[in-house]
Amino acid sequence: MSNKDKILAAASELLLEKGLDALSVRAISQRAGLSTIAIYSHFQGKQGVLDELYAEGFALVRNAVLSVSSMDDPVEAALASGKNYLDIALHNEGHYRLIFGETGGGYTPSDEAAAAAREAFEALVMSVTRLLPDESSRALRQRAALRLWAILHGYVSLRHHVIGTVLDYRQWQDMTLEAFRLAVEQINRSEHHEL
Amino acid sequence: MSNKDKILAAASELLLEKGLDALSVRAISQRAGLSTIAIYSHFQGKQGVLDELYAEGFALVRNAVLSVSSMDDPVEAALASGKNYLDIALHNEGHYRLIFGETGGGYTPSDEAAAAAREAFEALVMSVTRLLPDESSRALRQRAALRLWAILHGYVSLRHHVIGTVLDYRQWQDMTLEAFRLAVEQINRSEHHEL
DNA sequence: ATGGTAAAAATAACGCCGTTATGTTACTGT
DNA sequence: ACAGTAACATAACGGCGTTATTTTTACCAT
Repeated sequence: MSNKDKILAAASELLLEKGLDALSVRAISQRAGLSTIAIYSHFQGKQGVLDELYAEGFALVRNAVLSVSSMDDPVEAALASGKNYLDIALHNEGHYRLIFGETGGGYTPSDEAAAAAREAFEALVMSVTRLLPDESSRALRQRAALRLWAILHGYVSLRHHVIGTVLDYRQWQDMTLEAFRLAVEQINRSEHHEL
Repeated sequence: MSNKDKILAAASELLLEKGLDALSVRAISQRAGLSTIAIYSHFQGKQGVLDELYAEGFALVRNAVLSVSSMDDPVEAALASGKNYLDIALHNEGHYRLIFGETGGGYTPSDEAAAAAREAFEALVMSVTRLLPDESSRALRQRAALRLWAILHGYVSLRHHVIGTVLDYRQWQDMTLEAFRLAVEQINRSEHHEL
C-alpha cells in the first residue's frame, strides 16, 4: 500500500468516523503515520485530498442510481434508487456533507471533482429517461432529474438540520420516499406536459 | 449606535458582501473599528455573533412566509410565499448558507438560535394549515410543511451547487416554482390521504 | 561497490484563525 | 475623592493550511 493510498484511506476513515471538521492536514497525516508534507508531495495540499473524497462521494451517489438499472419497471427502479440514495446519505454523512456542504471551510471542488458530480447527475438523467416518453427533449429530462434530486436532497438536508429532528428516522424515511413516489408518478404520468 | 450594534452591523454586512468564509473575528472587529476583544465582551465569542446572524436569517424566512397571510386564496398565498422564499435565498445567500450550511466551520446553533429556526418552521406549518381541511392532525400538517420546505430548499441548495449551473437563474426559478406549485396543489387536493 | 542525483521525507517556520490572560481606561455610585 | 465595574487594547497561546530549508532514502551509471 503506497503512502498515497495510506493518506486517502486515513482521510476517508476520518471523514466517516469524526466528520468533516476533524479533517485537518495534521490529523490525516498523523493517522497515516506520515508528516504533513506527504500530503503536499502526493496531492495538491488539503484541496487535493478533498477533491478525491468529493469524487468518492459522488461515485457513491452514481452507483446508488446505476445499481437498479436491471429492474424492469421504470417506476419501481426509480423508487429503489431513491431508497439507495437515502441509505447512502445516512451511512456516509461525512461524504454527503462534503459534496453538498454549502460552506465546507472554503472548499470548492476542482474541475475534475466537478466532473464526477456531473457524471452522477448524468446517471440520474439517464435513469429518469425511462420514466418519460422516448421523444422527450434533453431539457425535459434534465428538469425531471433535477426535480427528483431536489426532493431527495431537500429532505436529506432538512434531516441533517435542527428542523429534521421533529421525526424519528423511520418516519422521516417513509415520508421522504412517499413524497418521492408522488413526484415519480407525476413525472411518469405527465407525458405531454412541461415540468 | 452602541458598539454591540456596530459589531452586528459589521458582521451582517460582511456576510452579505463577502460570504461566510470572510466572517473572521478579526475582520468583523476591524470593520466595526474595535478590537477583537469587543466581540467577547458583548457576545459569547464568534459563536454568539453567528447565533445572532442565524436568528436573523430565520427571521427573514419567517417573514417571507408570514407576509402573505393577508391573501384570500390559500393556494395563491402558498405560491407567493414560495416565491418570497426563493427571493430571500437569492439575495441573502450568506445568511442562507449559514442557516442551512452543513458544515459552517464547526458552528452549531445555540438553543435560542434553534428556537428561531423552529419559529420559522411553525409559521410554515400555520401557513400550510390553510391548504388542508380543518380537522387535519398536527402530524399531517407538519409533514405537508416539511414536504414544501424540502422542495424549496432542495432546489435552492442544488442551485448553489455545481449541478445547479446547468440552467440560468430565470429558468431555474420557473422550474422551482412549477414543482412547488404541483406539490401545493397535490396537498390541497389530498384532503383524505396521508402524505 | 561507489558516487551522484533526484525523489521523498522531516523539521521548523510563516501568517492566518478563535480565544484568553493581562493591563488600562472611563464611568458610576457612595 | 474614591472604589468598583464595565469596556477596551495589547499581546500571547495553540491550532490551522502551507512552505522554505534540510535531511534521508532510493536508484542508477560508472
